[in-house]
Amino acid sequence: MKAQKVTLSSIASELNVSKTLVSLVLNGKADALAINKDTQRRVLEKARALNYKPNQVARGLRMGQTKTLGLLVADISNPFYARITRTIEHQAEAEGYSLIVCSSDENESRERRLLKMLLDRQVDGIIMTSTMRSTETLSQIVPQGFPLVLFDRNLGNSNHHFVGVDNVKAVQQAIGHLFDTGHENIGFISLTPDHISSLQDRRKGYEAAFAARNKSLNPAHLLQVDYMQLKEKQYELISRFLKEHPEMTALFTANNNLAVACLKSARELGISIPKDLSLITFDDVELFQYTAPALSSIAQPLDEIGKVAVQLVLHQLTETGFAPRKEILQTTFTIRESSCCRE
Amino acid sequence: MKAQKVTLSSIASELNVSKTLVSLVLNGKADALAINKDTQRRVLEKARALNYKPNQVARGLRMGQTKTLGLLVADISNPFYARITRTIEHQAEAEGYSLIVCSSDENESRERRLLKMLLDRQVDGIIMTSTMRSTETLSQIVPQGFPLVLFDRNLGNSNHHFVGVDNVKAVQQAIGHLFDTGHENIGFISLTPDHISSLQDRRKGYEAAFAARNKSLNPAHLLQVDYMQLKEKQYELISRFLKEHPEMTALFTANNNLAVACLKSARELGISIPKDLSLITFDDVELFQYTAPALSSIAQPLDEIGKVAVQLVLHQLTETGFAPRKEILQTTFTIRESSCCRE
DNA sequence: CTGAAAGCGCTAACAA
DNA sequence: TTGTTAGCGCTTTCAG
Repeated sequence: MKAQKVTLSSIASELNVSKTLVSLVLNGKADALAINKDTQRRVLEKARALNYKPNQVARGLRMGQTKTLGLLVADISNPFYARITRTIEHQAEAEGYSLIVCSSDENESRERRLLKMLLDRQVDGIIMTSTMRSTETLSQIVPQGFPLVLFDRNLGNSNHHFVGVDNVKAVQQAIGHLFDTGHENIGFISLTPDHISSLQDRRKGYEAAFAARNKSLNPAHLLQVDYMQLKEKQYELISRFLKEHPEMTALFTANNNLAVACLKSARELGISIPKDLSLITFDDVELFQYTAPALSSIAQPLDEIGKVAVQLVLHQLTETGFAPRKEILQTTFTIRESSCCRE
Repeated sequence: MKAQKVTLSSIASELNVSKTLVSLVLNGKADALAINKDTQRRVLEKARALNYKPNQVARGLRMGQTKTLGLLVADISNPFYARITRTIEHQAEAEGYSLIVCSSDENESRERRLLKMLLDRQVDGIIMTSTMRSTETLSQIVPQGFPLVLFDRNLGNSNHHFVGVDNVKAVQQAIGHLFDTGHENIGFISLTPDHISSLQDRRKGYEAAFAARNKSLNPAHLLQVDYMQLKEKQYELISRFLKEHPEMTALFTANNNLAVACLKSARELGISIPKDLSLITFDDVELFQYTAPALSSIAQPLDEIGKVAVQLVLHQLTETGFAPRKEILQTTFTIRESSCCRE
């Protein structure tokens, strides 16, 4: 089946030298040890001739590091995560690391299982968006001191490294903009599980915007749909919400998927955006520039998040006991066609 | 740093039994060997008490299989691949496999490097979209008989397993539709590298549609932009193309990114779609339903492609010398607002 | 300058 | 019913 395995020993025996020597040469430690140039050449040549490929599993076992990182996101098919994954993958690859990617589906028990799997596979570090309630649950699974970086959402009083954005501020600004343009009845659609910090913070931003203007918020204008519900069901809930609240003149959605669902609902209900309803969403997706109407949105710095995340894990690999850092990056608020002044 | 390692030996020595015994019990082979129920319980309890986690790297080395698959795509951030990745990941996970994901960026030397990396890491199988010219190049890297599945695009007279769609037929049908609705000057935008089979086939479909109606095709209506060019550059080329060919009344784009670029160009040039120009694209993306205008498109069965791909690799793992299979799945052509009758 | 030997953590013959 | 032993392929002291 697989071609003859060529190992260090094959090379060594063909050359009548020891595995040690071969290993040393192949790992570039030969010069430091002043090994015969000629011997070196012979080893190198033979290795090439036999098309030797070091077995990274064996190496990983021996060295206690696999040069692999785990990336655990809510859903790899969500453009937000897909885009970040790309950056992370490239950064990691540049540093000699591979990525094992998995999606939790916002399901805590699935997340637990995947996390354990990553650990069992001896990944050197993990970058993740956790759907857990508390840092304790996480700590039960991930050993103290294990290189870990959370992104997008943090855990309550977490002592882990984190990279994300200031959700409260970003949303508050956007809602503020809606107030400034004459809106009062501003709705908010978010997702459950609702203990997810980024989602909570977005809601807080919504509330804060009301508080800042001494406006009182109508709880009926707040809708939460479940992440795991079927798209149709989500869409149905949103449609009902829109139908039942014609007094809303503006709406904020907490992520890209919800914005798409709203677009769909509004279209089918004959609600015109932004004429009848202004819409602003968290997350930007390239196509939001081209939807009808183009969507006003809050964009996160995806590349930067990815880069910082990798940087933070790798840093932990070398520097031990490096104090947990929280990197809060800037969002960009872009006004497009979907939001405008109340007439 | 990391908590005390607990290994098979730790358990064995604490219990004064052998590693073998522990291994057997923990792997559920105890009953088959009629091992004392009580001993089993003791082992299981101790393992749980010490929070034992089998080291999958060691296991992988010993067993000669890592329970890991490699997934190599052109660009994980492209919704087409992101969506398929999700399915593949879920299928793989259900079968006990993890996924190492990487993007080739349509760069052959990068692809080679990543492929070697995957092999060095001893993945049990690989699912990939290859950007290579020939099956020979691939065979130089991937050992004969190694479990491999190509998807999306095939290689010339490849003897590998493959899953994809009938690109020629799908495009021919779409272009045929344009003819049927009165269009004659139909443009086609594709990407380089142009040896990629799916892209070639899409072009063939375009040509075949002309041939089928005895129409002659204007070579000036064919544009290729380079995959690796910056988005701005691509966009600039497309804009020039649109400007220079006002006689075109319809356009077909070979993938989702190109469609978005066209949308942008047309918008900025004041070309109205579909009034001035009908647009149909290969690949469907959820948001294409909501763009202005909603895009007519050819959708591939993403879930099915992913499922079949996993099935085909795993099959090779068990069944040896299982004849290369080509699975050709059905596309779905959806007419939306972006294409209509020539006035 | 080079080699022998140990061992990473696990599984699987083969013994007992 | 359980233990001994060998070894997956590699790196790394420690000797020579």
